[in-house]
Amino acid sequence: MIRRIPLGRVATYGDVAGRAGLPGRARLVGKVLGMSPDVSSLPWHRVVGAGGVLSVGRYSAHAGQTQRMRLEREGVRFTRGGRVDLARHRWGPASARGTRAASRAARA
DNA sequence: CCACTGACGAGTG
DNA sequence: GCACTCGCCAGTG
Repeated sequence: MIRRIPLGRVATYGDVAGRAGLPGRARLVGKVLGMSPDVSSLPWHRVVGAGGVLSVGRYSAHAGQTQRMRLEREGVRFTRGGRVDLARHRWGPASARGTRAASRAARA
């Protein structure tokens, strides 16, 4: 599922779990990522915590910087608090910008 | 079996 | 925003 996240878009741990058919198991996603021996083969930086938080810091302070750097390079916007602007970049229904429906969905 | 631990999430004060 | 609590569940000792 993580490999399917488009460039410039992000998904929360919960989103990934849900799309993988395991709703409510966000923790498992993080756990698997942390244990995966070959994480370099997938866009792990596009996976963020609920609300757009970059929770990778706990795993590795260095990884936290790498994640933000890669996301910014893909054109992802951040809020003042250093969180991803999910309204614009979240992978899903609310990610289709420009339409009224999308704006409404983004607010909801 | 029990206790503890997470790259988590939602709710409350 | 911060500090907690509770729910979650596979893995570990």
